[in-house]
Amino acid sequence: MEDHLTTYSEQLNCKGIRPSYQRVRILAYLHQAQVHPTVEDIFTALSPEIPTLSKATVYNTLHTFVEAGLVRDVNIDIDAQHYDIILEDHGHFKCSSCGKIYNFHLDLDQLTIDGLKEFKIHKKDVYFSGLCPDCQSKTNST
Amino acid sequence: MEDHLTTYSEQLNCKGIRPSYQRVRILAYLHQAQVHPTVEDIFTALSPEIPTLSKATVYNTLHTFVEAGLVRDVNIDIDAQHYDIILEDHGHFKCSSCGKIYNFHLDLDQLTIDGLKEFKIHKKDVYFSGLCPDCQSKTNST
DNA sequence: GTTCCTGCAAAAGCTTTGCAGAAGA
DNA sequence: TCTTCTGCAAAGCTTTTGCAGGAAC
Repeated sequence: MEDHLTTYSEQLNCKGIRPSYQRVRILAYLHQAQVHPTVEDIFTALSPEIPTLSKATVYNTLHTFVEAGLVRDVNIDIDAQHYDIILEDHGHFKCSSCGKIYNFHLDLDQLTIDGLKEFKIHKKDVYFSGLCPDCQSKTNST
Repeated sequence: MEDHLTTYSEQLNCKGIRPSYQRVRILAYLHQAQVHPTVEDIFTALSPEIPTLSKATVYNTLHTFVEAGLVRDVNIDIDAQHYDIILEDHGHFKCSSCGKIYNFHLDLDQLTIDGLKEFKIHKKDVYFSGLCPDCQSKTNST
């Protein structure tokens, strides 16, 4: 565990980000959780172990990470911003029933749009929504 | 003009929505503007002509329209929800410099994802961002 | 006349900001 | 030591909610 934290610390150094305890722990959480946590999720998860942790710090840290390209922001949910540690090309599916966000494989390079030749594209987001398999079976059985 | 309003009124009736003056005017604005207005935009545009208009009514109306399938909500902007009267398949590009939102042609049916066979997909959103041609030339000339 | 809608104000929720104290280099 | 970060509280924004009066049918 401590080894991992050291690795995260180095990862932050490489990006020119001061590896404070809070930042290392937040980065570690993002890697472990492998979900798409919100600021609230991260705060709730780490708060018991880091009692002095402030929500403002979580906001600051995530902004820093996004700017450094360490994480990706996921705007699929209008209620709150989600964050994703997986940087490879993929799309996001949000179940409108349970709210869970799934990844799906998607080659974004295949998404070349003729009408955007004059545009400089920095970010491509593909968001689907509907019902996940779990929620479909729940609905059918009622 | 009055003719158009009558048409919008009928359009609302078809969907089982009571064609109140406010609703008709908001629907008319969405058709005319052909941009991707926010609640604020709509309120600011109509407020001078409808002095008693309330922002809550604009919110209510847009929710009703989205539910009825008359407009599409565009979540590309984290600051505020945008609304789109164009229902045909297309993607959205947001310029991170000027904030303008552009439509681009995109056949969403071509976006079939193997990994989502078990999922029931209701909505597909494709959001790109970067620099629009106008903002690129501004940046280059400096 | 009954139902549904509007408008106002207040409240709720996410996010940002300002500043003093603390931690990192 | 000097810079940068953290934590707290307050403020800012968008959006939602409750309720009385008004419009639509």
